[in-house]
Amino acid sequence: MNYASVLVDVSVRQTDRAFDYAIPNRWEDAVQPGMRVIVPFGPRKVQGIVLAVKDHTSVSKVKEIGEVLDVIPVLTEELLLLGTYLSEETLCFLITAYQAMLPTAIKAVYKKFVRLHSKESIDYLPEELQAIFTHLERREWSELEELVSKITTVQRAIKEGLLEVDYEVKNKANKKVERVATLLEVFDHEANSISSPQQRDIIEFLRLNGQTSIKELKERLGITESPIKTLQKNKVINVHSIEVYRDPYVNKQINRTSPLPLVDEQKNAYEKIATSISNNEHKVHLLHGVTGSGKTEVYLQTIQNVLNLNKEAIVLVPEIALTPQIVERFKGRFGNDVAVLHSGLSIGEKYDEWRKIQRKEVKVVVGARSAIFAPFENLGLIIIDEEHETTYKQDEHPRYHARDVAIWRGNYHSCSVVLGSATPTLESYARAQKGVYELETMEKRVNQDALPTVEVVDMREELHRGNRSMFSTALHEKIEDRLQKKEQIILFLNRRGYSSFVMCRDCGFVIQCPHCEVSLTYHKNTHRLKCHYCGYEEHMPKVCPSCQSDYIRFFGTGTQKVEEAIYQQFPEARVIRMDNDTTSRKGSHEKMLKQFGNGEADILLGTQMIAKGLDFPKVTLVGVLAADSSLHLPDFRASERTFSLLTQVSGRAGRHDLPGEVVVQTYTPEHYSIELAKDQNYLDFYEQEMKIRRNFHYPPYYYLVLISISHQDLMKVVKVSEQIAIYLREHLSNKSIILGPVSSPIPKIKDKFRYQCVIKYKYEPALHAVLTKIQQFYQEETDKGQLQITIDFQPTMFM
DNA sequence: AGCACGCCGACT
DNA sequence: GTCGGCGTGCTC
Repeated sequence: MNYASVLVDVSVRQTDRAFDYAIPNRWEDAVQPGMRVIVPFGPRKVQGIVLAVKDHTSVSKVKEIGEVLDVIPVLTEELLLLGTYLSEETLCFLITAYQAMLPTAIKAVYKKFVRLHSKESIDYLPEELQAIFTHLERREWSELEELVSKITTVQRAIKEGLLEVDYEVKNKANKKVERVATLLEVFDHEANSISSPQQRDIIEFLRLNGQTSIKELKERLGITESPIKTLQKNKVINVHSIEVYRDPYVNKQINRTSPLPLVDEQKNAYEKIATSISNNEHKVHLLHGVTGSGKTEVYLQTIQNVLNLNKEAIVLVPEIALTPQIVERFKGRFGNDVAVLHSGLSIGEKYDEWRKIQRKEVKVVVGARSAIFAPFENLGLIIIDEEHETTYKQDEHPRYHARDVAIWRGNYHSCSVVLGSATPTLESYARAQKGVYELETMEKRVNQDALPTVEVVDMREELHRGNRSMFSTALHEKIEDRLQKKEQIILFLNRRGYSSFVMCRDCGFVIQCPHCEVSLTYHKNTHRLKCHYCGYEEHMPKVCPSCQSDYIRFFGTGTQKVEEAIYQQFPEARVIRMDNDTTSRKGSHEKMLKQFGNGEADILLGTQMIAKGLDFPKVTLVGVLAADSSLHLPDFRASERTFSLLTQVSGRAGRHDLPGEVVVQTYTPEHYSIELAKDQNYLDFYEQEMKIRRNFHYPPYYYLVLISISHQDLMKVVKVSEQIAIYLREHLSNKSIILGPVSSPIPKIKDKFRYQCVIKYKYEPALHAVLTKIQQFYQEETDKGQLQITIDFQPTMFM
């Protein structure tokens, strides 16, 4: 095995294939598929992944591998295979698929350096460069670009051989190391022969506690590094570096829990899954359980079952639901067998959690979408909680859905996949009804709690009665009641499409982003207008830019505005507001929830992020301020989202001994997704929505592909979009439906016009080939960066 | 993606 | 005659 096929870390079509390299003798047996290597690639060095090793090559001029970065492959055989599946299914480059599986920490960072060829060459350099290279013989390229008036002088010096270029490939983050001291055995009993009291303390401490970090020694004994150095010099102790994990949960006391008794429905579901597990079957179980039906306990016991068989489990939880509460439930049951992966961790912390998985030090992973790639090799179970959540679909390349990956891996390992939700996607429920998935239903709440009563308030009537505030009379009264009883309240504002835009009351002019054609959002604290798509900002104008009227005001409701209204109408209430503004700092999310849980506030006000997984015993009232704000999005899933959101939010109330109440404010109370969410009537909603989906040829009756085309020139976009639509109509079967081209719901982002085509199909074997053709046809133009064509299979967003 | 090579117009 | 602009094509 003298050669390796290497996939280089350059994500463009032309390098989307393996390149052969010779393996130097010293690494002949060390290089294995799935390892990272550094290879010379053209004039530079790049990171690559070994796809295969072989004893021959058809390439005549092979170069040698420069460096082997791993001892254990970072990608298992399974993940290497999964990558090819992903790249074929989502039409992405193979390297992009692999990158999605690896922690950011081991992503390569490239640096280019210029250094003096030899000491003498400095005399021949132009004066400007002499000054630069006198003090430092090696400079980073980017640094030089700023120091030098013209970069060509550097390039010339390189050509003349006075300067040389070299490249560095590094990781984004490294293993964290710590220096530790150990007592050398010979001196274990000779402590008395040492006169220095500090040194004797150190020896005594090490004898009692064994290997200790230098940092801890200094803290505990109140000493400096000097006596440690002396002991080291005298060969009494040994100091060396060991790898340590950055453990974000290290200082947290988590109490261990034991399995809770299961009620009938839970037991039923548990046993059905257990049967699949003991039979080593690859089955997909759809666990349809109302909020509060105890799905998590079923997960926990099922995982225990899998651990008893010495296998591993992956649990996916949506990012916003990955709260400390949830993490603690898993850590409480499985202790140090759990690794947690979510976006709140630093790059280094994520890497450490990932290493625990790779080194088989944990058996359970709880994490967001990308945790589906956890490098377990003996998988026994994959759970996807809140299966309906759209965050499981990645909205950049590779555009995969974690559910599809889960099913692929489940099939590979011949293990079960559990999809859990109170409001499953229609796709999943339809599959369960067809018998493709196994359906387990849990209709009752665990502790026999009734579902909260839901009152739907018609805001149009409120307006007719002269109530112009954002709280209906009913909600206002109930808030006062809870405040008085010292019970807690959650107010939920579905913010998207409901942000505060600025409009002129005289002429109706709405201020929009000059680059994106969306309304700008007013931010009160900075008194500025901001675009939520590209970040463009401007000052709030004093007069209308269109008619110069000074009756220009902001409209709509943001959480800030609601907060103010609360302070006005309920001055005594203590409010915690959670939205992107207040939770952007690391750990603040957690802190706020903790405060609320401790009863330090009466009202928790927030956006989507408070809808999930939270469980506060003292919350007895949940208010949904504008239920229909998500109903009018240009998206065929708007009803499903609204139903699901309302159901989730309602589930937050009265999960314990106090009865819960929900008030839903809406301008369209007659809409079926609001009416049916009131009774948490999923089945009727499913039937009703399925009819619509069938009539309009939407999923689950049809599959979808969204093709988005964007370019700065409107004419170009229109022309390309039309060409694509024509090509599709010519080359796909006439049973498929091609929509468009039409302008996207957001017609312009960052000065680029956006058009889209949608393909609806049931069976289209040539689809991937046809789409690849389209990609290749426009490749030249897309490579140059002006034209952009993205292809999204089973899209979740139509923006 | 980077980088070299190469072919044209604009200057010393 | 050379410098430097960018289009073209390759990287084991």
